[in-house]
Amino acid sequence: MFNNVKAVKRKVITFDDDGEVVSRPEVSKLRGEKVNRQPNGTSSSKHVKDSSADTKSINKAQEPSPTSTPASSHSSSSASTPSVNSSTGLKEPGPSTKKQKRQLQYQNEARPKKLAIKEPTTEAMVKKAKDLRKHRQSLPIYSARDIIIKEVKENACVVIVGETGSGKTTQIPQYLLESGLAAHGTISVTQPRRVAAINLAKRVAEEVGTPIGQKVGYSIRFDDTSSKDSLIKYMTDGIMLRELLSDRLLLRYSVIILDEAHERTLRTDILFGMVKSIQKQRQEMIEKGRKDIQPLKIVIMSATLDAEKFSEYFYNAKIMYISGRQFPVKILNTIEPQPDYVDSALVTAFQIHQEEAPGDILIFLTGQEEIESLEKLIEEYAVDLPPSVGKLIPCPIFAAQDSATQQKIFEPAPPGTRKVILATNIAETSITIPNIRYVIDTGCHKSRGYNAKIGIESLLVEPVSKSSARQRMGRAGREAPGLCFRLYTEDSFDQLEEDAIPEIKRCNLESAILSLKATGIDNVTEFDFMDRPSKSGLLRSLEHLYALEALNDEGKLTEVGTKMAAFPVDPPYAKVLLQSEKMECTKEAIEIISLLSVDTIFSAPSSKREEANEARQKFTSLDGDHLTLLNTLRAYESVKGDRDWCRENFINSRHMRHVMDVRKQLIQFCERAGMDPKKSCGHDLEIVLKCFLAGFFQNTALLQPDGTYRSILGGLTISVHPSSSLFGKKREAIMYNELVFTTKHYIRGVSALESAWLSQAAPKYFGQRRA
DNA sequence: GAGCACTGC
Repeated sequence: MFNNVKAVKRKVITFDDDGEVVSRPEVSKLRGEKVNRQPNGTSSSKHVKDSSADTKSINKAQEPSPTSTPASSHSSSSASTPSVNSSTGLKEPGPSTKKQKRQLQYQNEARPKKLAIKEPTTEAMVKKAKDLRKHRQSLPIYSARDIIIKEVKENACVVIVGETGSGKTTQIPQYLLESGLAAHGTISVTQPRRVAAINLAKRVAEEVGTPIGQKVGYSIRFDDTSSKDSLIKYMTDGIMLRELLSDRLLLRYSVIILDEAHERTLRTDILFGMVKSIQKQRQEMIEKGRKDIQPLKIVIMSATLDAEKFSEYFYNAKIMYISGRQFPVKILNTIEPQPDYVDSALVTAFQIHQEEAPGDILIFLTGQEEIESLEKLIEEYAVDLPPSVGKLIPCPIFAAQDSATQQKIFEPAPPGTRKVILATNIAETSITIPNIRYVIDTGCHKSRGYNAKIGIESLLVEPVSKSSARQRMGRAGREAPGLCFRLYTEDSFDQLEEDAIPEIKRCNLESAILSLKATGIDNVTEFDFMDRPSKSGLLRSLEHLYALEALNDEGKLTEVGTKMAAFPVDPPYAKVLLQSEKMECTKEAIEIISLLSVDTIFSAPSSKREEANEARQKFTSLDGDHLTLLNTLRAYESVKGDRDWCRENFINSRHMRHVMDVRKQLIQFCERAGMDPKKSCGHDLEIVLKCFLAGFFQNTALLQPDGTYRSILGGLTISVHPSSSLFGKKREAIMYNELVFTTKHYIRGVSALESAWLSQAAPKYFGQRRA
């Protein structure tokens, strides 16, 4: 069915419900067809320009979906206009200086003004809460209030499905509070993301009418506003897992609400099993006559309709459906598959810009590279829009940006212009951008994978799931009716998986297993997983934990393992911390681990890559990334974290502040473990690298005669990532923190070592092999 | 020889 793909010279982008069938693997095959997109976008621009003599038509057909309304205001403006390109006036880009100036102008025009925040008085808060009561009563969920309370009171577990905008996450905890369910313990609401926990708590505190941290609080890493008096507590799932280590029956809670259950993150999946077992244990204790124990209520909240699985897992719990408040979004699929979806997104964005009513455009892409290349293309073409048509302003957003750049997407477009947001998955759940009326969905994302058999992580472009595609579509209908342009056929949509594979089935499980063991669950293979991870994945993780001496021959947690589980870092790093006490370099170990806890402290906008690389030279250590990071931290401290210094040196100050938070926390944890966090090795930094080998001796490679590196255990040919300070350098032996397959097996966090160190670090593995 | 989506303690 793909034979004709190459023949599809996409001169016209036609949206309809009639198209080629694209099955899952073939989407990536299609995608894999290399389109040589040069940095300045010339190859693609030419392509579009060439096509400008043809007709492009948007043939708007409606997907028979519950979200689309026949009477949508868009239907009239639709099928008739087959005329985009001639009016687009697409031309070859002008001189780049001109364009930079224009771009700069925009940046200067719209700087956000900081609002002065006044601390409200309690009186004012009570009044605000009264005003909010009306709003609360107007929410769709309000009519279900009494039945929700009744069900939760009568049942141990309840599953609630609520569409976006139903208000379930803010209202249900309050209903349960008002009904007296917090009398014997706090109502906890877990979230997969920190910002959500904060914002929800703030909102609900306002509605309840008390300052944050009193009746309503939140608890996330580095920031706990909850108090003993908190009746409702929003928290990240990671915090809940931490609390389990010290309170195995979660006795301070009367109700646990697991929100966003459909996302199936590793941590919520672990929590499912944990709370289910805790509920049972508490019930058994009550039945044995323990008067001091209260029963635990479990509420699962999900946004996807398919909640049967949750219900089955929680003893066939009743499912309640709450409708949401979303505007209709009309879906338009392409008739033909789009081999180069970046180019198709470009054309579609201009079609929308010239034909459709005001409202911003959101384009979902897979990564920084795609985003930046499309940004350039849009800038080039937008220059040549006829004066009658307003400007089209590209706004990139992805996780690796510094926060000042990220904030820019929230600035409203100047009058008469239209923003086009170029986003990764970050805009699917993590960030809600206002004023979006149009979504362009490429149908792809980058997805972390894990091959348990060989223990290698990957990061590859894959088709999204149906629920992901629906989630993306929904982003167009938050404030008004919208349009969603899918750059794939309706048939290919039909062939997408219903839901993404739960994270627990495609990730490294070491950390999760160590947590389970530390909370007293010894037999992890028998743990009540909602979705069972593969046997080989479990075995591999158990083996690695054994190699790190966290488990003994019987698979039981050792003393070392118990200590490791206490640290809020992945097991190999925890091992490094423990080792650092013996090697007297705890200060340096804490610092380097903190630095490695963010993606990267170096910011590298592709436009200024050369400058950024040059700035980095100042900190570069010949021994590799670990000591380079340490040098950078020293320099950062010597200027007291000055923001301007960060900018000049291409250091991401947001990430750097996070590093400082982690360091502070690790210092506390080390003190708690009876270690001296100030113990330093001074200038003898070689010892730090040896210390890291205690956790990463399995991640080592030797230089081959042909100049490549080969991993010592596994014999894999691996490449040093270009962001590493050892990129292009040839050293006898190296150690790395991370290996991810993308286009190659790339390693990151790389340092040089002497092969003689290996037998000292792990005699069991290297003792005989090389002396 | 050239590049990492997202989230959490």
